[in-house]
Amino acid sequence: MQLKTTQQNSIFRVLDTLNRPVTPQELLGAASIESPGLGLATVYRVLKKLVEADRVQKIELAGVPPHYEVQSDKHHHFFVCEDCQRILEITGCPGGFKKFLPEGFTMTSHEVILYGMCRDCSPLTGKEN
Amino acid sequence: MQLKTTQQNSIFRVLDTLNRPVTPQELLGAASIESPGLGLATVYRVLKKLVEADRVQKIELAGVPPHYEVQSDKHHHFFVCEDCQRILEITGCPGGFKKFLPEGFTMTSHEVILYGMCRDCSPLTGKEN
DNA sequence: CGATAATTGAGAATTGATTCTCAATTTTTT
DNA sequence: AAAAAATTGAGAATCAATTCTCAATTATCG
Repeated sequence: MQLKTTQQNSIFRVLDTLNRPVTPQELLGAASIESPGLGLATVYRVLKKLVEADRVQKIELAGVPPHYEVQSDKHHHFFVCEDCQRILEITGCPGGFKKFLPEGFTMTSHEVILYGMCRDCSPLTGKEN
Repeated sequence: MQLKTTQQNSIFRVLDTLNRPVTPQELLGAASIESPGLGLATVYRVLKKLVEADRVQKIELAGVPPHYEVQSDKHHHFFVCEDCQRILEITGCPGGFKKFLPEGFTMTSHEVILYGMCRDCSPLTGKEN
């Protein structure tokens, strides 16, 4: 997929700049600065094509609405802040999950999600302290 | 929460007997055998109360609709069959996830989800072979 | 037993995420 | 520049999960 219009470019550029999983609404807000009047439908339209082209990944985790982020080539997992609901990509993985599979099962992939408080929301390290 | 009626008891008993995460629809089907005429609204009503009472856990995993299962006291994770979409509880966990947290972050819990094919759906071990 | 309260089933309504519709605008082609 | 094609924004529509409404049924209490 080639990005042609101003809107399409804004959407991808902002997503790439933010460099973290964001909701379509968040993306609309951020990209609207560059492209005033941008509509949510367009954000969804572009995201859909980017996901189909494997340039963007849709991330669905329990407890938070779907997020989207630019495809990352390295294996990674996620951290979800239970306070601000932000999602952060985590690098590093213990691996060795196959040994937990029952007999006869095959594994094609795995996901690890850490829940807690991010730096900004943690009481002792937050911006307010 | 105390289970009073026939319907409430059927719902909980069936959920307890199945002993795996099931969708409200699946549960309706299974509990309808014991309680003919059972309605989906009742299934949701009872599930909601059971979840509030911590006797049932709502399980939300990417790619599959929400499932419910009787609360298990031991730490566990899940396996999702990409073919039949069934969810299975997995015991065992590598642990040691805190070392992957960025500085200043705190972790309260974690989730591990394995994706693949269950025994029945794996080509070499399935029922059809 | 008769009144009141609780529960139920069916279908309508709601909710949040996403897609569709369509007229207006912009771009591309010629 | 004129015609055809593509894109856009706004709001309606859809979709799946869940909740609500309400009349009917069932249980509880004095």
